[in-house]
Amino acid sequence: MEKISQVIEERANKAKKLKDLGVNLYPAGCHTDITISEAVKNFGHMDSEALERESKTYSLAGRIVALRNFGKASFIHIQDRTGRIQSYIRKDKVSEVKFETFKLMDIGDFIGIKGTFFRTRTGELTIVAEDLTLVTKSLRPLPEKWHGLTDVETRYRQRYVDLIVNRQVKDVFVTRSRIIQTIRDFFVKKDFLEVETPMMQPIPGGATAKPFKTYHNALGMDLYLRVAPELYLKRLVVGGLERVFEINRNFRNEGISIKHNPEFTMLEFYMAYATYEDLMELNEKLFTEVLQRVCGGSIIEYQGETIDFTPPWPRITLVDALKDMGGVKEAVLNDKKAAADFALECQINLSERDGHGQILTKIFDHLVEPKLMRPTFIIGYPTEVSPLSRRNDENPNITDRFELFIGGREIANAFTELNDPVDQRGRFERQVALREAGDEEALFMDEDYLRALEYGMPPTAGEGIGIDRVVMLLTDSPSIRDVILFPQMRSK
RNA sequence: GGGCCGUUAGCUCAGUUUGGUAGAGCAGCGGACUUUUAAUCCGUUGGUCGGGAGUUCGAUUCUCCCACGGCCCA
Repeated sequence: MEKISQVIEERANKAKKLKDLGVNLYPAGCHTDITISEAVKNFGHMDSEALERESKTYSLAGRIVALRNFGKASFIHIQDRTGRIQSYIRKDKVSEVKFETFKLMDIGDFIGIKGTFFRTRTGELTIVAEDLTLVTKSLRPLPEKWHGLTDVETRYRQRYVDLIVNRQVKDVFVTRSRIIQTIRDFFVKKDFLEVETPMMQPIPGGATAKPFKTYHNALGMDLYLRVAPELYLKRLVVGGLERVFEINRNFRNEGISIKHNPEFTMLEFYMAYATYEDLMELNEKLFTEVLQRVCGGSIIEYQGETIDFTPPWPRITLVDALKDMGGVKEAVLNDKKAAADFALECQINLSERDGHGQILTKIFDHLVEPKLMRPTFIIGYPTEVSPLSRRNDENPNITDRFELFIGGREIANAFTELNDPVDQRGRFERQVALREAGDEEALFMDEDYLRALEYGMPPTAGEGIGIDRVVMLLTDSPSIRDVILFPQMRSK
């Protein structure tokens, strides 16, 4: 139990006084007939005379966020989901009893105001109260008005306070919602079906990542929180749902960083008869539409960098990117030993199990990824690191796969799906061997998925897009925690 | 996991270098004030200085351990 501070105690006293006056601290509901932004929209343009002629009374409600007392009158600002407006409370307008009630209200309380609009001397649209009601009593003080709440730990742990006092925070989450809505509309318009597949999976699959494990008592079995929905969505393509998408959470039991939260939101979609090349084009269209609707253009500022999304976006092979942008020598590309030596020089952590392809992608992540500011497709990923992707027809050592990088970060991963069940079995077997050798991120054998492929999956291209990272880009947020309402924190 | 930094009043921060148990602004409380908007003016309360141990006559300050957070690295 935390100790009661003086300020909180004072609020409890006021609550008691209000109660003694017969005021309900938590009445049910509150009648309103206008939101604050509607009021501003309807009356904000009128001059004093026009407002006087209007003379109709309106009821609105919100949280008191500023309070200036004058003995027998008060100015307050109240805030609802749509905006902020000033209200003028006069003792001679609201009756002695109501004014006494009002005197016991604090910043943070919810209040209902009934009154008419006018303009103050300084020209601010203000509702003068004819009647007022306490709508909810707040028992804790809000952070102060100058600096607000800046302590990041409190902002994440008590997001409700952050949202009350930091306007930009709310804007970020409004933008987040709009981005997701735009994406959803985009796919629905293209005849994709939105689906929900298991979050609890007996065999976690679809990504090389360490899963969370849990246990189902009634079934008496282990279950894993999904690291990706991929294998279930592709089963749906087998079933004839040729265009599907899912926007939902994935869970990965890994470290927390500026770009990793253990649960994060992923869009995955699958499109029968398409190839990864079709998806590159589709990405350009999708982002163009999202940017248009959310930012009103195709250029954004991210952490001081200007990023231009105007298509077409460069398509560069992993090998070329390593050579041209990473300054990697030919020998590293052709020889595993040289690659390993070079990686060590760069202080990259290698595992004994890493093959040449794995080492090259690690070098890429280290040297090239941070440089890819404008949207760029990297293609030609080694088959070794792409256990679910279709092999390239010309070169079976690479796959028909791309990753999309924007702002120096991986944003999406896409490929033409491997629909050959025999090849897929071989890839699973290699993953199982890696797992047995100690790789906790390697895929599990999934016999049911193989059976589904044996029934036949049409040629399909699929992709996953990290929604949180997209939101970070479009809201200029430096940390993933700024775009997740309740980021994971260690319990105190 | 490693390195660096941080944790002081409800909030935002000083103070700690050179040890003598703390200050400001806002908020709160009391008073004045019926067009203010960072309202103003007068007065005033409020702190186990993140937790624990050590050194010391004495620790918010120095040392060590722990917790939580931030940034960087892995």
